[in-house]
Amino acid sequence: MSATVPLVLPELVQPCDLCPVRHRAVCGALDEVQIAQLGRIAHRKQIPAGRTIISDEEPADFFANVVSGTVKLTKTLPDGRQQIVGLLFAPDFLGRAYSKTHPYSAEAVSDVEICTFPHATFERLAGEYPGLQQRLFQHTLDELDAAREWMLLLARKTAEEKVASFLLMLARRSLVIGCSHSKASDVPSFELPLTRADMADFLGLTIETVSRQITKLKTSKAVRLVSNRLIQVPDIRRLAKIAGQEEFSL
Amino acid sequence: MSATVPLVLPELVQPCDLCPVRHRAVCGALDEVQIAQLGRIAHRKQIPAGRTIISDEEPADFFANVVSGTVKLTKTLPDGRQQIVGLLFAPDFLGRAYSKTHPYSAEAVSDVEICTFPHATFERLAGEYPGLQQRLFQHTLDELDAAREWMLLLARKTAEEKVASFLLMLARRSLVIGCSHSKASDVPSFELPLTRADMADFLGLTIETVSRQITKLKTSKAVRLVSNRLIQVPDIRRLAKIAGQEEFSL
DNA sequence: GGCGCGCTTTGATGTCGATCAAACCAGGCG
DNA sequence: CGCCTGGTTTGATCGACATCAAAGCGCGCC
Repeated sequence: MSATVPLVLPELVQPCDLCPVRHRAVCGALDEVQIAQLGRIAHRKQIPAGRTIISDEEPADFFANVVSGTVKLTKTLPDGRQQIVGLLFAPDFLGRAYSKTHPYSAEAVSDVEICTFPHATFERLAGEYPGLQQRLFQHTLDELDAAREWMLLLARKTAEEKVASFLLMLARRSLVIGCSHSKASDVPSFELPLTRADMADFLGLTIETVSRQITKLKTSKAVRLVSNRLIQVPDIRRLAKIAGQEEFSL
Repeated sequence: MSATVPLVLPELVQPCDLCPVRHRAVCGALDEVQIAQLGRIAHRKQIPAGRTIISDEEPADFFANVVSGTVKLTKTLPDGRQQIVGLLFAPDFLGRAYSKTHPYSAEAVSDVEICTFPHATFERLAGEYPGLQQRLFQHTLDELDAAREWMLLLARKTAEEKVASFLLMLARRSLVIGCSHSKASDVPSFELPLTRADMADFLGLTIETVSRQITKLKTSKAVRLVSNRLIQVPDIRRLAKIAGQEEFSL
């Protein structure tokens, strides 16, 4: 990794120009001068899998962009029942504007790299550059749409439809961002970012049910399992149908 | 009502000064000059109960504030299974910024009064007055928090906890906004804004289960039913406990 | 008043997914 | 190599909620 870095002092390394999410993250709203300002207060961090990044109802003094890896947002009932209420991939934004406390906790699902900024400085920048705030706003609107889509899934879909919907979501993602499989003839395939336990937490099911539904999809040839974690989707339309959405687009 | 209105032409009646949600709605971010500008393009509408205000995946050319009544946001699967993904009361905001299409449909649950603005003009104003955009942003963040709270409910709570959570939400609302019952000694009471069918759609249950759980709460004295629609909550802490949230605050 | 319609309640039965339990499998390590 | 551990699969049973069915209730309207 560090082989690409020229001869500079280590602390000054990784200017935003080299950032893999420079233009896709909220930073995309900033020009060269502004990004330099932000870069001065930004701080890259490596988070090992399983580590809690922001804890429930506890003040978090920073915002962050996800640079690589997967983060889960979870809510937990007092008696321990848990639900994943959001998944963050690069270049998603992590943090809650206009509130010191976070209403849910964020945990690294895989090894994760994030780019953090102090809360106050970032909000000042957002105040000065409306484009930045607008970008954040749009990201929040997307999260809201996703959350409501998931409400429909959690409340009304069968276990099979839930699992199929989740795999479909990942297959779509891999088509949009995955360069390696973008050829039309290619079978979209992807790595599962979650364990069965996390999938269950996301879909409102148990581990056992998730496992059973995956084998069911496998035996019905709707998906192929190269390995436990590597999935191929030979016919994405069929998967979409099983997931409960008649029409398939992108 | 119209007795309070001075002698002016009917079309010019109801300037924002007289608006019951003038300061609580997103308009609260605007000063006298700005609100006058907005008032010139605003248009009050009466919507009868049951009418669809904005339809799924169909372009909506306006935003609106809910002035009175209740609006439900619903998502529907191709085969007709339905889920309410949000409830709007006065002074909530209706509409999707930065997108011509609405990802869900909005329907009047009761007779509703809304104050509409053309899409384009409102967005221009939001661009000029960052305060307005920020207010919208905060409203969206609140909706996101509510949606995620509801994801936890839909996925992990029992039928009894779901119904109790819904009644608790309304009881809280009545304490915060309801002037008539704000005395500490008073028993919080409120009118159910939804039919059993809508409650079922909101909680991810069936009508029958909602009904059964309400009678269960009634016989266990957690709530009292003055009528089918009028609810009293003698012990809000107990209701909170049944709803699955150990600690009760507010 | 009495009829009809929409909403709600109550009852009987069925089923999907949870729960309990145990075997399986892959990879890391002594 | 064999053991151990964490994740996964598979099987048997159970229970909460859905489904199907019918009765009850309130209210407007003739």
